[in-house]
Amino acid sequence: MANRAEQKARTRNALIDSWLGIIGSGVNFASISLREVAKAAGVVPTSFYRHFDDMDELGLAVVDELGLDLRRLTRGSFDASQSMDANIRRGVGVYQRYVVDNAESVEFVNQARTGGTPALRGAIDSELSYFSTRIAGALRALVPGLKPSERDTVAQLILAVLLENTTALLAVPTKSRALQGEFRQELEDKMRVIMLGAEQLGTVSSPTRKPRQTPQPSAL
Amino acid sequence: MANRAEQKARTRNALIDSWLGIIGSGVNFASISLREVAKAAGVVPTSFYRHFDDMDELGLAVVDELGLDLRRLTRGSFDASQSMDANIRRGVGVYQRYVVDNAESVEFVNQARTGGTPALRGAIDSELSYFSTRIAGALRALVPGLKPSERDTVAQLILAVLLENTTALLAVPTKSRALQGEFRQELEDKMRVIMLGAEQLGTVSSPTRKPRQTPQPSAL
DNA sequence: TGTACATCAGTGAACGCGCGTTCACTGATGTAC
DNA sequence: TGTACATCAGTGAACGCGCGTTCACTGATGTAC
Repeated sequence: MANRAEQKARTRNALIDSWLGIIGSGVNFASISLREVAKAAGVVPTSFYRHFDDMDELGLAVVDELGLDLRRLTRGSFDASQSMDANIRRGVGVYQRYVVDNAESVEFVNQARTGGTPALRGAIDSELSYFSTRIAGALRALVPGLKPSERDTVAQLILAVLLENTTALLAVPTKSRALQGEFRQELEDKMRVIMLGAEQLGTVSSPTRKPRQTPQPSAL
Repeated sequence: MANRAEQKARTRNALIDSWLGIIGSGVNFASISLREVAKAAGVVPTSFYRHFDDMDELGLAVVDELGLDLRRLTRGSFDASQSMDANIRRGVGVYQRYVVDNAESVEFVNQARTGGTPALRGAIDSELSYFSTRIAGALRALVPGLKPSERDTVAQLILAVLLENTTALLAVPTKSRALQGEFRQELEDKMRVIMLGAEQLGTVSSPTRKPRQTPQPSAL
């Protein structure tokens, strides 16, 4: 009945899901043991090796999955024909929904970004670089005045704020519409400050240079 | 000769330093064992308990030390009589020097912020809240037009960008003036975007409301 | 369709190891008189 | 200053435990003919 490859894939998923479940219960991903994961997956410890060389490989598999999601999500999350504010709301909404719906995987990546092995951190960095590039691409249409290097700066800034707020978001009760809404509001406000700065920067450095008319004696 | 309290403090410091040394060698703080730390400190495992109940308490001690540094550093890191750009350069400089000079402690806090026990994360959050409040306070003089809630938003934004760039800074070779300079430049640029946004926001929401004269059809 | 053989996901016993924690101890430092 | 006692930082043996990894195995699934 059960196709061999299918059964193998099922066990593999059980290992990954068990691992994520333990992470979701509040344990640091680095202190979870292979035996613990195997046991939770209803499989003997030795079986683990039929699927992964070690725990690091399991982590890398999860990063790969998230990478695929990222590519899917960034397609069509920006729309230059709409207002900046609409784009901010849309982007923040997509991000927030994804984090809430994939809390365990995101929790893992959030930990591994600072505490993972070099291989893990490298894999995560590479996905995030891709993401940053996508944001910079969206900025070309959204804030036409920006130079390429400025787009990179702003893209990294946006990414930094998203990532930095992930820990806080993971702590917001999923069920509380009020608290989730409050988080969303605050994050949108932060993005608005950044985009105000980006637009200002774009106006200043644009080829069709317009004088800044609001009194700002300082930056740049 | 050796005063008993002094000797005890010396051992305590040896434990902390050994622990930080292991962290500095690239090991995740959560996977370092009590026995490992005791051994590196040249002391028997049982001795550890004369100083800390468990490893978590050791971590909390380090957080406390960093908290003191933070209070010292934030005194006089802003100067409303100077230009915004001067303040940015000063703030980024202080931050960068501190991270480079205290790489091991900062590495720990950077990991513990996402991967620590609830007690550890709580202690760190509390220090960072203090820091955020200090930044918001500095903004009162620096960008007078901002409403209190806007100052909070901008302060959190600044803090997020500092924290988010810490992992990257920890990976920049300490010795390379060129790479350190490049990092500083990029971080300053990010801060400038935020402050441009903040000043713009302050202009818009100020009681002496001036019309925005640069064409920005969107945000807020 | 039936048979004989190959594959390989999962098993279960066994290993040596480092772990956190307990306990009663030692002996130098500190204190009271 | 000298003596007798208290304190307590550090010791060393011992414990039971869960760890990652090895190995030869089993038996269901897959394949060749």
